Amino acid sequence: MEFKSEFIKEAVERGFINQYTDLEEIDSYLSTPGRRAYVGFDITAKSLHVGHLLPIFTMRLFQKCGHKPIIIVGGGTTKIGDPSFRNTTRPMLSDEQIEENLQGIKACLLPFLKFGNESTDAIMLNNADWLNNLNYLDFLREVGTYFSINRMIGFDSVKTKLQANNSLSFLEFNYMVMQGFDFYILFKDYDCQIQLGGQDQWGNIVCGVDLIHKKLGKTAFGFTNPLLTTSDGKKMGKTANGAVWLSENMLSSYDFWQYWRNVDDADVIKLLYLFTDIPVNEIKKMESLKGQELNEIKVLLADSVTAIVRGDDSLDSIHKTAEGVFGKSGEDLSKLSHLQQYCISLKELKEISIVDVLVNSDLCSSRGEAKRLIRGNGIYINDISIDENYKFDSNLKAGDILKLSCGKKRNLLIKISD
RNA sequence: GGAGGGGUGGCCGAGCGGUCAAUGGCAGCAGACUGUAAAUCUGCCGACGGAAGUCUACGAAAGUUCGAAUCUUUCCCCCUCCA
Repeated sequence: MEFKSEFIKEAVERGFINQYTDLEEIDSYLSTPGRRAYVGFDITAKSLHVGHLLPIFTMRLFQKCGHKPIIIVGGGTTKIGDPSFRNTTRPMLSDEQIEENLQGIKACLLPFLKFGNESTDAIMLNNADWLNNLNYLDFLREVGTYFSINRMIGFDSVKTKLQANNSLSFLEFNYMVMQGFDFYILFKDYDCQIQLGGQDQWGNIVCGVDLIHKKLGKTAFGFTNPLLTTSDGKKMGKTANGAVWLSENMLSSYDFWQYWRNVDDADVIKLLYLFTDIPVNEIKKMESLKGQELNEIKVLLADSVTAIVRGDDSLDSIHKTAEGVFGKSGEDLSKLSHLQQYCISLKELKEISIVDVLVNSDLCSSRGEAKRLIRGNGIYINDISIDENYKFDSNLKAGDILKLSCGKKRNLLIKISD
């Protein structure tokens, strides 16, 4: 299929689009520049994470193609909590927490979108501005009347929850009504005719499209991103240590880079399409790569994504650290600038055991864990596996640096002071 | 409002008076093999302790008992059905 709009053409090629209301109409609508689309983020944390990256990159492309992105932060809807496909109820957040999170999330979006007052500049709106002051009775009469319960309980997002015998509170059940109302406001007051969301948002998006149709007699559009899963079917962006955060305050750039360096072979090409600016035809050429060559491509992926999200200033030093950690031993430890550091005095070091150091530096969460790791040959000092009787070298002096590792990937520099 | 069924470690899920720090699965961690991947195999997987052992933990609290995740009572929460 030939597309008229630059945005839809590239979005389809790169795999940004999953479901849509009517792709041909969206395409022709977007063939005129200056159109608007919105995506909403609930603000349940101080930072967005890798799971949010797909809608963000979609909006980034949208802006590049001459359109105007609108970001809705869910100051209002977060008070309800989206129940879609979830089997646990979201925790309730206080107004203060929501405000704090809101600031963090704004900061996360700055690297991706240009905000401002020009025609294609992104704008950010908070749905609390229109949701907070709703009058219940008026709202029910003006909006509630257009929603059919019969239909709502038929949505997959709701059905899944009901079938799993999880309780769905009336509060949560209203979420899709609120989101539908958002779209209605955006359509009516901001000339925004398109809503984008994750795959799990389809039901909520459709609610808005329906509401606009019923209340205004006009057609709105919606489309979703695919659900981003790793090749083994898990949601992307979760690691043992929690989500992969976009904010540097929550996850260091080195760890962020490592996340991409370590993705599955099977995911590399897909991720290049989604999260880099590398042209489609160049990525196509890489599709046939295998083995070691594909492994090298992960560096390209990690570099590209990190440069966009975190800036490219630190890439050099990240590379040095990574080469130092994963290359041959005997490297200059001072080059490993991205490793976490643990300072300890010479005197103290001689008094305490390696187990204490492991626990005090947070490399291990308990003494038991530290001991088990040592027994299992999982602890190294300067790349040499140690045993239970390990004593720090008595020749150590102030200013020396030791590399302490749990396995190959968790590393720490011990800096010895006077 | 009534009747019934449940709440067990990050998740799922056994156990239904002592042998239970609690079978099993998933997830996780480490080792081997590799390519900082995957798959596979091995070990670990509440805290403290060198160990013996001690403490904390089966929704919450009280109780019965030499002894409770297991029995009793009250409370909280969830689910199903009926009105």
